[in-house]
Amino acid sequence: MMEQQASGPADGQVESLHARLVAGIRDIIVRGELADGAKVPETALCQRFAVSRTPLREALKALANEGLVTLLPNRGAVVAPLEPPVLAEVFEAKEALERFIGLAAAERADDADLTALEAIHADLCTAANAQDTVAYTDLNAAFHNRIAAAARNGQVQQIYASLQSQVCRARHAINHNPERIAASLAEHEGIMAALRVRARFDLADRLSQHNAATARAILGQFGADYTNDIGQGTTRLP
Amino acid sequence: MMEQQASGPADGQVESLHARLVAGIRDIIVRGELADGAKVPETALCQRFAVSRTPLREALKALANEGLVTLLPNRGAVVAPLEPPVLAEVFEAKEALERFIGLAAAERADDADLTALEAIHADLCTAANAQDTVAYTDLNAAFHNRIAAAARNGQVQQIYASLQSQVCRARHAINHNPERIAASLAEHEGIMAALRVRARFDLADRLSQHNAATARAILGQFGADYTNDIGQGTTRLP
DNA sequence: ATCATCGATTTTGCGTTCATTTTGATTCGA
DNA sequence: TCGAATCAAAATGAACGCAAAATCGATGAT
Repeated sequence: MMEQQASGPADGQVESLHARLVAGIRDIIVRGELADGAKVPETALCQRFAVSRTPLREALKALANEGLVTLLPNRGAVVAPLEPPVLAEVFEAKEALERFIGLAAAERADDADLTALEAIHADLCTAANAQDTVAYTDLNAAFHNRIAAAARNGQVQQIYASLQSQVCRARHAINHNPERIAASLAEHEGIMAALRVRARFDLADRLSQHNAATARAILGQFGADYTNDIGQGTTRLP
Repeated sequence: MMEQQASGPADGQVESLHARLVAGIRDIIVRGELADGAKVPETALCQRFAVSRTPLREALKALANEGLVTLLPNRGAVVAPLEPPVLAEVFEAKEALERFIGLAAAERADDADLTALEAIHADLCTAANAQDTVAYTDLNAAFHNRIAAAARNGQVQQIYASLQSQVCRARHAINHNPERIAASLAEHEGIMAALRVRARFDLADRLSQHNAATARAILGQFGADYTNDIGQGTTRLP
């Protein structure tokens, strides 16, 4: 299992019950164990995590703020339905950030980032060859979250991870197209190449286009399409 | 008092206690009633809102996820310290979104958006002339949040509002420079002009530059500076 | 046969209580 | 006098319990 969000307490102290619950429930939802739109079963989760309803409900409020669950007054919490229009919004928002992340990461990434990314990228290829779609999805998220971390902006990193978890959720719910996976890996190669030589505009463009391609592939599986009429095109200094 | 965040339940139903608490406490923090870094007094807030600790604590967890408060294990919640480095990150993140918002709002804004914005802009000028800095700050947030809403992307709108509330918090804590206010109003004029004729690239650039200018002004008050070395420059289609 | 109505059961929201930890004052020793 | 140790008081985190609301099933009417 992997750390979906890198927003835990900075120090490596024992994570609080609250943090454990938030991470645990998030994982359940992102992995698709709780169906889209399903009611979140408080009692069952209480037993599963061996806690009372109070901390569990507190965790649900936090996840609601994160967009993973929706609170219905007097009707509890449901797994936020991930409808194509919303997913399209997620991709649009992510695209706006990808551009910044590319520009910033190219400038700010250090050797540790590069090394970690090379490792994740290698694992990603392995998972793709093994057709391990679950590992592929998680590693893919880790890859992009690591690039986001390299942009050295905690706000962006947190927002990006939150959006990424929605994409992750969609990925876990669809059938993966081998051709798209191959193309995606190729795009990752290009991203790594741009990052290695710190070509910031190139990296920004590649991340942005990769996001758009991913959006088209995933939304296509949902029978929708991603026509980003906002297309920011390429970015250059004047 | 104004609606800081437009994330409430879509229907105009009676807002739940939870929503009321989240909005109320957010307001208290944004307005600076609770000092930066101060411990959040649970008992006092319980009396103030006439609720028990359970729903209040749930609200605090949600606000923690929003970045307004920090949860210290076994030590309760404190108002998240708004240090210049973090504020700089907020402005950077906001700049990434401003660009998208400008491109999208120019395409998607409808007459209602335009009308509302003209009204807010007029009120803003009035507040500026009256040197009512509190109204000015709130109206300024409303102005930018409305533009964000015109981008027709709920995800972006919510994220933007969250970042904006941090800026709002900083604004309430500083002395306003009359010259900067005048310059800011002039920039707003330019933004409105670009929006009226739906000049998307122009609008994106103006919003981005306005954000940077605001960042410099506010961070300057904190004795820091905003050197956005990531500068995205102007954006054009290839 | 379908739909509305009523009542039992479940679920939700929130107040209350309890154990644990932290905080602050006080005492004791160097 | 200063600092460490000690203990009372407060606050935090989590469990529990209760009232209100919603859900589900059965019954009856059309």
